[in-house]
Amino acid sequence: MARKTGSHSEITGPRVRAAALQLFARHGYAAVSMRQIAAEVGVQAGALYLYTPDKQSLLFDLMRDHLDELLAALQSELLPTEANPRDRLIGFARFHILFHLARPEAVFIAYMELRNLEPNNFAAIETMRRGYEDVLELILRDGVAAGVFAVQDTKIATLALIAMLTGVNTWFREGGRLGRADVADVYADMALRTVACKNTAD
Amino acid sequence: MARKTGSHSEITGPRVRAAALQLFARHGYAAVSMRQIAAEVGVQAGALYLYTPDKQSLLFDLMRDHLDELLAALQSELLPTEANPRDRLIGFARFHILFHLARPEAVFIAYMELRNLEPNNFAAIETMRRGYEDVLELILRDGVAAGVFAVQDTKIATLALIAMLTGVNTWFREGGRLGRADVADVYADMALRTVACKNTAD
DNA sequence: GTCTATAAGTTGATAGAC
DNA sequence: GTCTATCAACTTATAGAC
Repeated sequence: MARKTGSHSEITGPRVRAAALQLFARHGYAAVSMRQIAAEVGVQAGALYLYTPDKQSLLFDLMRDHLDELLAALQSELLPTEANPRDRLIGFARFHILFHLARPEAVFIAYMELRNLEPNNFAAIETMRRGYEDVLELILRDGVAAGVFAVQDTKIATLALIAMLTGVNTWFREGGRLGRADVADVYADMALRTVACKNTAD
Repeated sequence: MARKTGSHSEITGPRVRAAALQLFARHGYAAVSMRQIAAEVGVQAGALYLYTPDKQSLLFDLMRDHLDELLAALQSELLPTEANPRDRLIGFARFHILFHLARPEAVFIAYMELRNLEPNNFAAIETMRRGYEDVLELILRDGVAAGVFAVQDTKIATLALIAMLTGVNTWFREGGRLGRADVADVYADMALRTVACKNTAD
């Protein structure tokens, strides 16, 4: 309560990013102007440049923060590599669904706006994304080695599973027939079927 | 050979659409200007309006033509409903992969630019997309009824399979380890596993 | 910390010459 | 059928007042 001036530096910064997140997700990076973001925040366009050096950095920071959170959350919730591959895959699938359903705007942007990143920023984001994929691929490799998964190509299966799981965000809406946990279970089951040996007990 | 003037109405129209397809796919609808399209075609910006009433129609026509082709090709290549659901699903998956790999730009646009369609245009495209999904869902329903598929929710499984299959376009590049037909087979196998009963013979 | 004013350039679309 | 010229509105980003 020390300050009573018109300054709001600690609050306006996050609001700028929140407004950009919403607007980029809804209309696309290229279609959103800095003036629209400013209007959403309730300031004039020029004031935005106190919080971001430019529009590109706003996009990059949203993507990088999203992937930072994704990788950190994955590390904290993943089963240890000693666990059996089926349980690790089920855990990964549930985690992926619940994490992605919780932040649809950031997921949408991280997907759709890759082509609007400058080359250096694109490379940084791709490296992080690749790290996420590698975690799933290791689960599949371990499962194949243990004889519980039957996969022709672990790289393709990794990308196929991630595409399948991420697809949930295109249709899920709160208040539907199934809750988030139900949907996570349905997808985890499908993911397991996609790669598991048919003669493995359920 | 009747005309030797500078007019090229029969050739310029298709070239405008081809240029828009390439540029929209690469940079996004909102990020591409009519002047860029004109430059790609080799005419001035004003000349484009002989071939499209506006930029929005250019986008909508690309999407509608793509989905028209998709639905027509599906009808002509699909197995009859009398065939067994496993073969029908394998056929659908192979068709989807090969059709989508053959026209990555149109697929990308039909996906990523939905939010840039005006409401009426969006509704028209969604209806067509829904028609495509319904074909797959019928296969799954028939398979469940016949006892060869085990699916908790045919609508979710339909969307999950389509997301998985379409994901091939994010990574496939010509000249890699596997050819298109190989990739189609790998995905068809994964699609079948995703929904097939475990106790069904291979 | 935010505003107003402004720079310098781009946008979609149209009118009229050729 | 295509061009040039043009319009009004918009863009990102900055400078300087308060």
